[in-house]
Amino acid sequence: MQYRTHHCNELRLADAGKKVRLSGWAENIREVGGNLAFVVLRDFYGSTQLVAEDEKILKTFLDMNKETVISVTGTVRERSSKNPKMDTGDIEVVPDSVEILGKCRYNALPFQIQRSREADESLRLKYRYLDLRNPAVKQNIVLRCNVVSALRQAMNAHHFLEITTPILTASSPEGARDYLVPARKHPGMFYALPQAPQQFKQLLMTSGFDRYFQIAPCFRDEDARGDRSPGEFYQLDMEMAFASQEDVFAVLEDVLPPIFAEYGLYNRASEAPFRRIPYLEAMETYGSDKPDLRIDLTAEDVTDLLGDCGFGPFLNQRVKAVRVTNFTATRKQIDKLCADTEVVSGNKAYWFRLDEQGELTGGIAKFLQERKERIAQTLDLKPGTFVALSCGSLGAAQKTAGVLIKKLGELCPDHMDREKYEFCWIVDFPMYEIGEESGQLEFCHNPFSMPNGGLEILEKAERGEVDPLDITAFQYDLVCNGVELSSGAVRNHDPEIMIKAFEMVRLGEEDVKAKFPAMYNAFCYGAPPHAGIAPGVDRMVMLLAGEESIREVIAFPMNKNAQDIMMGAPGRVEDRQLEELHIRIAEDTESDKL
RNA sequence: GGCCCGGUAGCUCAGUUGGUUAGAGCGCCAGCCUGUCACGCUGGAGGUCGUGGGUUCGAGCCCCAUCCGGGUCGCCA
Repeated sequence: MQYRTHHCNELRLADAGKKVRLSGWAENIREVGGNLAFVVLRDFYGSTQLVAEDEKILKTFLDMNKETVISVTGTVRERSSKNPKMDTGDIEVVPDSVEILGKCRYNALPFQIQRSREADESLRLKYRYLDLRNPAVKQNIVLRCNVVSALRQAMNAHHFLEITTPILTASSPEGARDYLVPARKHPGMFYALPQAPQQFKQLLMTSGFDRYFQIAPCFRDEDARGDRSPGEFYQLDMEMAFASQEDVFAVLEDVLPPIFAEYGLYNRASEAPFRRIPYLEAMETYGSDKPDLRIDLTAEDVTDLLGDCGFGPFLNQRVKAVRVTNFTATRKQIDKLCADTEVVSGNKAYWFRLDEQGELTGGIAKFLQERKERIAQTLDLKPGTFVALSCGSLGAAQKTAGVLIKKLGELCPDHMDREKYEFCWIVDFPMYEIGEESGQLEFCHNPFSMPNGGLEILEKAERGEVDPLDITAFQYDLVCNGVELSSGAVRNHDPEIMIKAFEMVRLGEEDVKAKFPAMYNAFCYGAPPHAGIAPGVDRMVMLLAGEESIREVIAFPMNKNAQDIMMGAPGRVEDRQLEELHIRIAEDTESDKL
């Protein structure tokens, strides 16, 4: 049997008179009196109106609940009152038979399908299969498919091979918390789900593959955020042999902008080359290592100008200022700006402004009157300019200024050209830092990035000719509209340099071997220089869809606590399963109380 | 783990200084309605105000504890 001759977004005026069969969900049932009722039939593609005039058909329609799946055969007819809002609004189908294919047994749904986005998120996730019936929700998943498909095509066009890597692999001591999987055949031992295919892709380079990519699932047992799903996420993982930082940049600068412009909310995207901003400059100028370059505001250091002005919090602190010309926000909005900034950054924000009469007013203005001329001149203040201020240690003052810039961008349309995708590369990350807890030199980020200067710079640092804190790595982030899309690096493929890099942080060859045996051994057999990156697929789709929450672009997301309420994961398992895995649950385990 | 916000009808929310019987919109049910399309009109059902304790003559509202959800910091090489 054929369930349908057309889908629900197919019939047009030209089809009038045709005998058709349609199948779908009864989205709405409207009885308008007499022997007349309308049903909106919805499927994946759209919706079509059915009209019941016949008493038997009418009764079938009125007896069924909304969201029941039906199939109708009938005749296409031009509507006497057309609906320009519907693609199929010129026609309707007059059924001569109705078959119920999947009854909806409940007359009251947990939420109304068309308005599911307004419902509480836990409820939406519990009934995600209903939530996804909402075209507005489904649309993001379709977008995701299109974007992934476009990424694949572009990568293939650049001669990258898609190679899948293991999901059950070895635990990695570095980085995030691992998800562990007990090994039945090896009591007491565990697999780990990969945090990223990092080592495998580097091994592929060592194997002689030239260009690799993969839409790779990654697993990290870390807490969620609005833009970070708990547990699992996908990356466009890629790696290139005989490649420099610029080679990697060139690929993504070619691949991403057309896809962003085509599938995004906005049709403008940065052209190659993207701006490159050294990490330290980004922190100093934008107060962030993921600046939103759509905002034309920057932070400047005003410690010399304001540090000793008599305002208590500034004393002996770094002070940063963000100037906003043509500022028109209300006092209430300013208070909210400062309050929001404090919530996000953990530090207070201050302000003053030069009003239209040329007076310093508001906020901390009374501490500044004595040096008014100097301030106005140094900051080149014009009437109507607002100055937001942050203070604290260098890092705190920068970070708070960064939050102010982003909030001020949202507040002042004059200073933010919102409708475009503005990419930049953050480059020259420090290789080492002084650890907050240890007080000693530690890797800042990825221990496998190539230091800028190679073996030579490390040896100089060893001899005390260079401050290790001044060594940068060939490590880079891709940032778009204030969202960190990706980290990547030129890898350290030389065992000698690798050992030297580890020795800087009081580790040695044995530690490298112990932690990353396969990669270290492989590199000892001749490895090509290689570099790569891995943009987050979920985050890209989120940007393209204009969504604030990453859960809106994932078909079946978990909640903030890494639970799938719909499936009941994580859940208990049978004792027999635990026995097979040689696992015993400690008696005082919290979940035992449930 | 810290901090912030929230939890009131199936859903989204309002609920004033602590004061009579806790409201609205949507949804649901019944009746009416011959061109609706977020159909309309009339009526109705529906509540452990997250949970436990306390203050009070009296608690949705105040206090303490606790659970749950979201955001954020930590964390995420």
